[in-house]
Amino acid sequence: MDRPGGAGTEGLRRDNTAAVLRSLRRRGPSTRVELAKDTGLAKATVGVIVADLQAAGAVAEEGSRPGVRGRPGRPVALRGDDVVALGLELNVDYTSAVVLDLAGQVVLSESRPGGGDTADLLALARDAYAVAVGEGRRLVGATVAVPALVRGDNRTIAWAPNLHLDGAGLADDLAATLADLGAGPAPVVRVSNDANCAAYAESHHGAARGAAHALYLTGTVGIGAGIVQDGELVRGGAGFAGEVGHMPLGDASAVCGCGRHGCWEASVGLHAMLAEVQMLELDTPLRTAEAVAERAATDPGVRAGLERVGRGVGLGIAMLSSVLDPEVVVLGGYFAPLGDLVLDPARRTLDERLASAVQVRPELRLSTLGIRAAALGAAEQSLGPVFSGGLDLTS
Amino acid sequence: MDRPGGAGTEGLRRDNTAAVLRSLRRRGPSTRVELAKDTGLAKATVGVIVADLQAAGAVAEEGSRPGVRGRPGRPVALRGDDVVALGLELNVDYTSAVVLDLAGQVVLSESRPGGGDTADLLALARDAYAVAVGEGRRLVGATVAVPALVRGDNRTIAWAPNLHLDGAGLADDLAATLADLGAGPAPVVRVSNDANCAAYAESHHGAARGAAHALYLTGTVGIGAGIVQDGELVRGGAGFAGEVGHMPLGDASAVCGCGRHGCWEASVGLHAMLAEVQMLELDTPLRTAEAVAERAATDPGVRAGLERVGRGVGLGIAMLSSVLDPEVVVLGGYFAPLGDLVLDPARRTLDERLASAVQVRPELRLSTLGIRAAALGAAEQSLGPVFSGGLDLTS
DNA sequence: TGACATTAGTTCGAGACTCGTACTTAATAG
DNA sequence: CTATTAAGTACGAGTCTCGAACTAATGTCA
Repeated sequence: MDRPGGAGTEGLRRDNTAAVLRSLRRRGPSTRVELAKDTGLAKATVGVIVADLQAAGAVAEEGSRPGVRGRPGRPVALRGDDVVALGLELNVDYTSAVVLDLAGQVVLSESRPGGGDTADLLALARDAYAVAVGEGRRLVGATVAVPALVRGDNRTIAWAPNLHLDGAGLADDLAATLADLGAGPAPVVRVSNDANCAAYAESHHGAARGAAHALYLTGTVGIGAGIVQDGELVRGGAGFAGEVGHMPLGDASAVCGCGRHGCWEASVGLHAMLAEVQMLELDTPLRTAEAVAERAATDPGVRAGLERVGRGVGLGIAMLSSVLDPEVVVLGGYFAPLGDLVLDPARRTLDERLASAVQVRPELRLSTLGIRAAALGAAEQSLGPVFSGGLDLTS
Repeated sequence: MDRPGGAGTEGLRRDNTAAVLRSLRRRGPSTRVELAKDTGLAKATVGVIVADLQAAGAVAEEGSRPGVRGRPGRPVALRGDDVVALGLELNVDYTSAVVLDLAGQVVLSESRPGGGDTADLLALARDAYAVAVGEGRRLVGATVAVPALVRGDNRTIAWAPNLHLDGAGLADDLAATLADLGAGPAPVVRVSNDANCAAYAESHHGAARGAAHALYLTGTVGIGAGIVQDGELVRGGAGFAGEVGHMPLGDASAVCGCGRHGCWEASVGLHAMLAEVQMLELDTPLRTAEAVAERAATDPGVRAGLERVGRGVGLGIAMLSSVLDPEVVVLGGYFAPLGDLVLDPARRTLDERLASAVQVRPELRLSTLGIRAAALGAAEQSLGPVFSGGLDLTS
């Protein structure tokens, strides 16, 4: 029980097939010779693997690219028509679904207000399946992003402070729902932390694309982080990694909802921000932040308040950078609508607080995926095994 | 250039051989059937692999264990007589060498005072080679631990604030020295950060053995951390992960050597600790801490000072735990001689500051490896490829 | 004491895979 | 129209894993 790849020669084939798929995802359409060079496999081997993938509907040939001497190569590309993955998000005030195909295209993206209910989530899953999976396609996996602490089994929930959830049943319920719908092989169902999912999405599709070491921060009432190191999520011993909202960091006078003093989110969480700008909360964090941004255009007092919040954000990022040294930090949640109003002071504080003159400041960017980040990352996670050799499309 | 294992069937054999070696390391002497069960390979395959390893001198049969029905199994064990790795540490005030054999035994461990000089290090390497490697043995790799920022190539140094080093040459010089000595295949030479090496050692041999998620803290004049997640070191985008000394955390009045205020090491570094207990620095941090510990037995003022330092330590660990969620935190450097004088207040502070009621406090332990931790971890890192399939002993 | 049950390890042939070489195919250059 | 160049395929050799059958070594029980 040691090697994930599988021991025998067919395990070897799975790994090599996955390598070809990864190469196609990273470099786009490629000829067999290009694939052979990129993967290190022999031309002949790539030929066989591509033929298998073609038969499975995972790749297709494109029109050839002429113009050079010699026989023109026939590029092969990932094909999204047959294989998809489903990502869901169950949050406090909304529910989302994203269907992602093998080629990385978003086939469906839907959010519904009023969340927190498992039945709503399953209904959304059924609808998404009907629209975007249906007959011809194969659903390889589904992942539910939840604002909760998920155990190492990737199925059960250890702690969900804001959600009333029967921690054990969610994955099983979804698996049963999907099994009713589909005829083919049962998809792999998993549960995952929402900040981790969003971080994964940003590092694959969004603002941190291409960065192997990224940090995602989401700001709502609380502050959460998702950590990507070497392309993989850092989860910690019990899944608590990234619970940065209660870092003892802010000024000691600020009282946090947890009862302690000086927590980071007591200085930069949504409520602290609203107190700084002396405005009231609207129905969702995003809409609230949009209203604040609008007011900031005319009100210098609001801008000054956001400046103070931004400095607090920068201080926390300095802290996290000292520990993790990310290349990119992506800010999501309520930070996104505020943009440079918060980012600029954060950058300045960060520059003052870098660990050394040699360390480069991580790039601070705004989330580009918005509310569907978590669901998208969940779908991407479900697609993961296809590219890592955990799932064989050709069998 | 994608799959590290190697593509062909001999790469598969390398992976399976490594799996057998890992199983032997983890579970100790095992019969072929036990190995087959543990690795998932077929009995026949394990038989072939063990025969190859035996021929290479990597494993040997032990006396059989009778007493049960049926033919008694013949346990096979890792054999240290033929394969060793060298770990070196080049520090400011000392130089160390450790030779570790394949069975995990320390064959040689030596420290010499007065460090910082490359020539001294090479001389120590030569001596260690002569004593512990010599004729019959094969040196598979050597790693130098340095208090410096090491680039992603694992050979060159990007920044060494306390050391005068020609950053590029160290690895090459050592490789040349070893090539002169040995006849066999040239060992792989690498350079690595000292805190990372120590963390690796503690998680394999020391106080954090068995923990997949561990954090190592070393306290001297500065504070450094080594982070182990899922058994692997976290290095960050540019190798700066774990540079926690300048986390903006302490009270803002404390001025740090870096010129800023509020750095963690300005509150809990060696000099801050000495100021708290009103004592003077001796020749090395360890000896200084021993003197302080001795004085604490009789002087309540010293105990009170250490109490304050311990609270600062606990606060920083609370911070790091929020981000990384380690199972075990190991304290090394000057903290080790002080023991519970620092650990007890740190534990109390940590209990007060945990992110939630659900999160379990990471275990705080003292380093058991002392000054040779870094060199030992360096040796262990050099042995790594043997167990990960990166190096084939049988060819 | 000796046949039997039980477990460990080996032998052997089948099947799967990768690889290098030689060959075929399809385009451009002159 | 021919030479050249490069992509893709066919094929045989080599390596590997696997399951089944077989041999080996020990305890059990009559």
